[in-house]
Amino acid sequence: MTDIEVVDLLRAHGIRPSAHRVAIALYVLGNETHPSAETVLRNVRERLPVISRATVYNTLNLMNEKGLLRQHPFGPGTVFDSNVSRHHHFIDSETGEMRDVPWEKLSVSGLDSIKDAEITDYMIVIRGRFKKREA
Amino acid sequence: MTDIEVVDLLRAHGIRPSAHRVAIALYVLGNETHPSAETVLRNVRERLPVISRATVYNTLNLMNEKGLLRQHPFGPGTVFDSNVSRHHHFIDSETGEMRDVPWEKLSVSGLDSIKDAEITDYMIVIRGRFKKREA
DNA sequence: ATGGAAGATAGACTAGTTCCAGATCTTGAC
DNA sequence: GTCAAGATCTGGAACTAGTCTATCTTCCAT
Repeated sequence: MTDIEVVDLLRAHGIRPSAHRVAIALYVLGNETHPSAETVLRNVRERLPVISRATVYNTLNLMNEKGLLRQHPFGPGTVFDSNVSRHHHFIDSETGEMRDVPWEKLSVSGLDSIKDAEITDYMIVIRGRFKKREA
Repeated sequence: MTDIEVVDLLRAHGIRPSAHRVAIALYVLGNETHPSAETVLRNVRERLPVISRATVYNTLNLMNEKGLLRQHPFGPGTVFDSNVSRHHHFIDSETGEMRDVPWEKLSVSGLDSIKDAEITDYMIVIRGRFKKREA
């Protein structure tokens, strides 16, 4: 993802694209992993040494509000997910590593039997071990 | 649940049943809610005024390790669940309140399509609002 | 250029959790 | 019962995640 694309994306979501915000968005959106705020801070600082923790939190929360990313309270601490379309999650129980599972791959039945609550969203959280692929 | 039952349960899970541990287990296991460590501490202190935060954390972690309860990193902070049988979760998005959803009520299909990982456990996490019941 | 709004900053602050070193309690062998 | 060894508990320090605040800067319309 280029700087220009990120700037447009931020604007399209009503976020003024300051240099800091662009740097943060570049890192988070161009990233398939599920970084924590701390990880974002560390990585953004490599490009932009002067940026405070508060700015990172502010920006991530803002992007979350505006629908540019999702926040998940898995593992210890919150983690951010640049994939805002619906999907499920697989969490490696040893390493804590998270991977997305495509929405279509799994399906849930019985949700209509829940009568005493209004459902706005749901996801399947799977725990287990990734099979090693490295030779 | 009686003291005796708790003592036996702890022993059955390889946990030496000290007075403090019994008090904590009595509270957590006889409780359908999903208390935080702080809530546990507060409540146990009513019966056992001298107990340190560290002991509560140690004991809860120990019980978690030994399979007497589960730890969920939902919402802000960790929450403990005395229901160790399989079940799903509904989280009220306003209040953060968590309720268990019986395992049989929902079902997931497609799990066998996951080839690159070994599944040890899974659950459905639903977010939404409880409908008010109070008049 | 000027003034106001939005943005960014550092650092203080809070909450949650773990770590640690010493004090205390249990247990089993005698 | 007594004692040593080991398990447990304690308070507080330390660490981590996240929020808040006061201040300074930038941007933009006028």
